[in-house]
Amino acid sequence: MTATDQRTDRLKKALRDAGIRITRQRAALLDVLADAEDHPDAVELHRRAVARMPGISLSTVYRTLTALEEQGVIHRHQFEGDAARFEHAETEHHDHMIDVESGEVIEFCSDRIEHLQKQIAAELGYEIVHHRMELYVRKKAGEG
Amino acid sequence: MTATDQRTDRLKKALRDAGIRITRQRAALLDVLADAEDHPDAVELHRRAVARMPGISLSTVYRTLTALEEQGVIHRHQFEGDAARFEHAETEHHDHMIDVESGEVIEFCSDRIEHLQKQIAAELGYEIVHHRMELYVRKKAGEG
DNA sequence: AGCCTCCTGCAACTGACTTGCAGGAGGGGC
DNA sequence: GCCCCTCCTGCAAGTCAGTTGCAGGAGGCT
Repeated sequence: MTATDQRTDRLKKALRDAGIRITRQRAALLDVLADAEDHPDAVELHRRAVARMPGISLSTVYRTLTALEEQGVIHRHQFEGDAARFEHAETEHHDHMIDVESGEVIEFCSDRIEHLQKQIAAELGYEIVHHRMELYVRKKAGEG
Repeated sequence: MTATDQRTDRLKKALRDAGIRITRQRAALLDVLADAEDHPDAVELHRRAVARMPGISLSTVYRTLTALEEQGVIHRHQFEGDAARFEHAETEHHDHMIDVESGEVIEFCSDRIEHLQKQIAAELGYEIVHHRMELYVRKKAGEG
C-alpha cells in the first residue's frame, strides 16, 4: 500500500466518521486529491476524476469539494484572478508564493511571520481566526 | 478647499495625464472614492455615485474602476467570499484585518513582516511583485 | 461651433459556481 | 443477501459579480 493509498483511507475514514457516505464518485475524487502534488482547480480535479470514474459530473465535484472543505480534510485557496484551487489538508500549515510568470505555486512557512501576525492582532485586542498570505513573485534576473 | 477636494483634484490630474477623459460620471466616482473612509464594493460605490450624478450606470462604475486600477490611483481588494472592495491609493502601504463577526476592516502595517517576506522570497531566488496578507480575526473575550 | 473620438447606458453575455428535481445507489437492519 | 430509507447523483436551469457589443451621447482640441 502506497503513501497516497494510506492517505486516501484516512480521508475516507474522516468522512465516514462524519456520517458522509463514500460513493464511487467521492472515492474517485478522494483518490485524485490524495495523489495531487500540485494545487488543481475544480475543472482539473474533474478531468482527473473522470479517468477513475467515467461519468462523474462537475456539479458532484463542486458539491463534494464543499463537503470535504467543511470536514476540514481539504483546503481551498482563492489566488488572484483564478478559480479556487484545492489541496488535501494532510500537510503542515503553510502559505503560498505564486510565480506570476509561470503560475507555479511554491509553499513556504515562517514561524516568525506567524508570531508577528499574532502579536499585531493581540495589540489591537483581536485573536486570529485564520489568515491568508500570498506572495506574487518573479524569478530574479540571473536565476532560474 | 477640503482635503478630499484636493485628493479628487490629484486623482483627476493623474487621469488627464494618462489621456483619460474626465466625464461627469468619472468625476462623480472620483469624488466618492476620495471621500470614502471605508472599503466599499462596486455596488456601494454606485449607490453613492448616483447621489452625485443620477443615472450613472453600474457598468460605467465597473469600467471606470478597472481603468482607475490600471492607472494605479485605486487599489482593489478581494476578501474572502466578498465582492471586490476598493480604496484610493493615496494611503501608505498597508495590509488588512477583517473582523469575521462585524465585517469591519482594520488597516495595519508591519515593516518587520514585509522584510521577512522579501527575505524568504530572495532565499528561493524570487523577488516580490506584490503581496496580499489578510488576517481574519475576532475580538478577544473581555474586550471590544 | 464643429468634429473626431472616446465614453455611456442598456441589454445580453460570461465564468465559476450553486441548486431544484427526479431517478439512483450506499449501507444499516433484517 | 436483500430491503428500504435516505442521501447522493446527473442534468439543466439559476445565481452572482463582473464584462462586453452596440448605437447614441458628450468631452475637449481646434
